[in-house]
Amino acid sequence: MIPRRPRLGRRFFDRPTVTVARELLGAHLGVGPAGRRRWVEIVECEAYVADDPANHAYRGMTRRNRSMFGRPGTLYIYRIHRVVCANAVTRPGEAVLLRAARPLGPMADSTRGPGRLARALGFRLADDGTDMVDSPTIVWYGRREIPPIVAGPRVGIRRAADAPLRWAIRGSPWVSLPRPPGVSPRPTGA
DNA sequence: GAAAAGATTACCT
DNA sequence: GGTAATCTTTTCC
Repeated sequence: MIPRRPRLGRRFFDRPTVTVARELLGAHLGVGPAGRRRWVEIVECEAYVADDPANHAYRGMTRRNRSMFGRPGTLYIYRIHRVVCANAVTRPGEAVLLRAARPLGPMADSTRGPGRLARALGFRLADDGTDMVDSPTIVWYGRREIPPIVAGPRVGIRRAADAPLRWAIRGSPWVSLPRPPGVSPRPTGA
């Protein structure tokens, strides 16, 4: 008997960021009005934690990162070059960057990479600060099974570049580049 | 007020 | 492999 996917609430996000990041692998995210909602399964994410020089909130609250200090489950959207990226806020000043996902249903757009994923889901900078726990247009459902995961260093950062705070579902072809060990398109084993 | 720096991506050789 | 695009926020006069 297949267990039902639990709707993710405040208590899910109000936990250590590393725990939330790992447990979001395999979770389902739906964005958009009911009926036209786009669904994905998260396959890769990164944690940005306290005392982390790569964290946008490392130097405290600013105009850009103010939503990182919102309630657990707040959506933090930021712009980088010409794209936006999406994060789930956990505890004040910490968040999980959504890096890649497997499209579910009729999703034409690419969901590999944080910029493409955010765009495919229709996220805009104006969505920054949305409370995803109580939103009519953003819905999270937890995973039913624990997927095999691999860890690696985060992508595209200069500071704290070695911290293994990136996780992905092992073997998933939807993981972004550069691929961490164990998620090659043709898995070497097990 | 000016300058630099990106949690990226697309396109080049 | 490398670099340009592109624009907001942050940081530094």
